Amino acid sequence: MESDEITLKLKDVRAASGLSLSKVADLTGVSKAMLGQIERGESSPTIATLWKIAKGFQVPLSALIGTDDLRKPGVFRTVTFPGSIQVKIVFPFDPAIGAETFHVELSSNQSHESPAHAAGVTEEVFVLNGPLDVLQNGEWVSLEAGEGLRFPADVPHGYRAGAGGATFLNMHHYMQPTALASVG
Amino acid sequence: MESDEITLKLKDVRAASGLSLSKVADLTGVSKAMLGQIERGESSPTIATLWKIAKGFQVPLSALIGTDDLRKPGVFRTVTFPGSIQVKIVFPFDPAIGAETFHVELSSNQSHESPAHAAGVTEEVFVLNGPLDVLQNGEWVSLEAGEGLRFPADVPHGYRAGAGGATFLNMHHYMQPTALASVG
DNA sequence: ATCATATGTGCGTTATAACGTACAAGGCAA
DNA sequence: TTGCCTTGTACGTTATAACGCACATATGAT
Repeated sequence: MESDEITLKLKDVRAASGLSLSKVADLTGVSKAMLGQIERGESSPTIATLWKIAKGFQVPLSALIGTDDLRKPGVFRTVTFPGSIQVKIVFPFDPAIGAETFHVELSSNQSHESPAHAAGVTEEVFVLNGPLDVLQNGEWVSLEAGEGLRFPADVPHGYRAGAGGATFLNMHHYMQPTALASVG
Repeated sequence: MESDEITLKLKDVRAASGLSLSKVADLTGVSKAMLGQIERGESSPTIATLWKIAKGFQVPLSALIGTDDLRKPGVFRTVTFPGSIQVKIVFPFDPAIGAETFHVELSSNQSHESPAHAAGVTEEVFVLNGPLDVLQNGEWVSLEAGEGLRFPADVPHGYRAGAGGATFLNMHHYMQPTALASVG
């Protein structure tokens, strides 16, 4: 059976927590025997059990599951764009994961408007130095440093810095047009 | 036990694909009886079974699991392992773009090792406060604040902070949900 | 040293996930 | 209508997930 291509990260998570099997058993309601078997791959838990564990640890379920089967190289580059605003490429576009990340710096009171991108593009903004105002759907949202915002980018949007300027990361996620359109 | 607030989205995914239970059974290697039971909540599948289904559909495993507590834009949810690393969710996993972002904080000289995730996950690290050492394939790479590293996460890797601690963003990219259209 | 507590693993039983087959309902063709 | 194929569900059996308990080692205290 190739079902062993799943790697559950329970062992890692528990190691990070420093808790014993008994503690985790008490915390999650899953017997420590089962927890041990899961950790050493002798048992494939049901999602109900996994869910109990995730709830006990208060981690998202995805934190326990090692997923998927695609592999990618990837080297970090930095390129500086000349222009009105300063944009650096942090992570170049990779078609396999459909994502790219920019590092954007706005000087004092500078703003930058973007027309709507193609449908299926999701943008994420993580503010490094704020505050930063983000225009989304005709509405300005103010973000402090350390805050993030995710929004569909197929509507006009823009960014505006305060008096102290602003720096933020800007991730673009390109969705495959075929997939899962009707889900959610 | 109401610990089952999990909603499996298999029904939605299959509806989106337009495939019958028999076709899916043939495609995934899971009996259509079981698939039916899973869809109407009469059975809690093991992750091995869920994995077969995910592979058959070629969607990330998380696309089949509705955890509901996701999707809050711009919200930080803090997950702290006692005495260990501090992890905040910046952008929760979104099946449509197959990505999630964490905010990780390491205290002074603290390190965190991760065994290999399953293949298919690409990790990106963007250092907010450095320096940060990243272990990738037995090799420590030192990153300063503002630097980034992208690497496949299916090899053992880890993070190590210096004396001043470290803070970084950690993005996980899962494979694109490509293939629903091509199964038909 | 001995006792005590806590670690993780092995064993036997029960609950249930997963299977294959059989079945009833809904098209579609001739 | 009568086949014939497809849909999804119900039944009976097997495989195994999950349980509680007991065991062997380990760490700590007296």
